[in-house]
Amino acid sequence: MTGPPHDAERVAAELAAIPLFSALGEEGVARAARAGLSRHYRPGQIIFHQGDPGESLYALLDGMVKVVFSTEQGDEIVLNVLGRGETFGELALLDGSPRSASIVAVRPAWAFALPRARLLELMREHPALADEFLHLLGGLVRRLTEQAADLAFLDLGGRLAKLLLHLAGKHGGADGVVSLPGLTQSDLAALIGASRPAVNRALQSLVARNLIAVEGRTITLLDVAALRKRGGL
Amino acid sequence: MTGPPHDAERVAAELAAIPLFSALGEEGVARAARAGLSRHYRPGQIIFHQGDPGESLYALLDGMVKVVFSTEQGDEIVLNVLGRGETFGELALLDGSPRSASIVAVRPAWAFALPRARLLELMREHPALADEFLHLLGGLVRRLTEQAADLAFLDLGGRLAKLLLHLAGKHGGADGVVSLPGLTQSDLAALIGASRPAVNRALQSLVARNLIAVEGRTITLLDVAALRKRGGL
DNA sequence: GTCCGGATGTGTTCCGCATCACATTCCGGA
DNA sequence: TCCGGAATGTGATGCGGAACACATCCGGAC
Repeated sequence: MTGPPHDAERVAAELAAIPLFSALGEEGVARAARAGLSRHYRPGQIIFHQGDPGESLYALLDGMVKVVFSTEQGDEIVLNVLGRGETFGELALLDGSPRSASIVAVRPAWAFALPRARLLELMREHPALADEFLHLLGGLVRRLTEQAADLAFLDLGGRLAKLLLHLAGKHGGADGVVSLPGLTQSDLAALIGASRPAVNRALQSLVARNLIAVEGRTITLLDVAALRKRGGL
Repeated sequence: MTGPPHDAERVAAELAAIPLFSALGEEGVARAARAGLSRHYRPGQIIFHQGDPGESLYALLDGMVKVVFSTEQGDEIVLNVLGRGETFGELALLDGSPRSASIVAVRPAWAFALPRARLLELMREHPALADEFLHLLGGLVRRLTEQAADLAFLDLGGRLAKLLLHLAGKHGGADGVVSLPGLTQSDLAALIGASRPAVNRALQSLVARNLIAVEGRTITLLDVAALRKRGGL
């Protein structure tokens, strides 16, 4: 699983496209790539578990993963879905505390892990990296705040509309086509804090009003303006 | 409003009791106190507005404030209630982005504002301060995550029970007495994303089962174990 | 092709809580 | 002291969505 030496170059090529690491410059990116390890994961595999000790920051070089928060009772909420170029496990760097969520691959994934100590070294030498990291955290806090507000104020249909717009922006094509292999309706339900049957019905309702089209796991946004309105934007 | 020079000593005395600043040592705390300004606010006054440019980190030296997030439609959710020794406005330091929430005094408050540039200077000289700040952010992210999960999984009664336990821990006496002048039932409702009448009825229900006692705005927790169970702990 | 397990589509029932509409009590200011 | 506005307590109604229960459907293993 651990990447052989020549992998470092391929890792560096991917890291260079990620804002957080590109701040390091060409030389720094190469050093970062050598300072960590990359692994491949199959769909359904768990990259790390909620509660595990957290000692690394991860960057998703390719594929897709979901961020899952579970309660002791076994209920699950999906906090986010990450694609190529996004990072996770940031909290490990803030304090040494255990992972607050699990990361599960939803399709074949290639992830790069950089140990806390290595990252801190890099930050000392490249203040721009620290800056980028703080930006990252700012975005994280804002997103979580918005998510809480959405749960409080929007109904299921509104949250679903907003979710589809977000997914289209992050993982979709230019024409509103969102292809989501590996993401089931159960996942969508867990993303907006709803039951799976309710999500199904909400999707049907959007289809009936010609706001979206669904075929298999590909969703096409037909009326972005109406969806934005439905989502309170 | 701006503190006259001799105030810096009183500010320093308060800052020394705050983990974030105590990391600076006696000398550093004194410098920090001189680098910012403190002001007093009356109940209902707004310390800063959501959407304002954010250029300072605040420390609440005394009193109590609420963190309010508003939608364009005018709906409000109270993200947190802060007491003496807590900080707010952290996001201003991460990026230069506008305030993501408003801060409103719920009782007479004394707050200290430290400009971003000053704080960054201090951080450069005192790495321990940066460490503490990252801890702070970690706690913030964790709390927001939990809040989202609670909205998704707990019913109104559960969220209320959990809220009361939290408030008792932060602002209450040792014996489970939580005195909350300035905090109305509407505020409690906005803290858990519920309507005001529903909160009233939920409180009555807890009283009827002898889990709490209410007199005016003082709530006494009578059966902490049962409350914890009700809140899913 | 044949199975089988998981994902998807629907119907039915029921309950929590938002919403509206008041009565009542509390409190600060003139 | 009285007054007025805000904060509380309660009732009645309606609806969204959870929970449960199935009937397909689809895709991969063999």
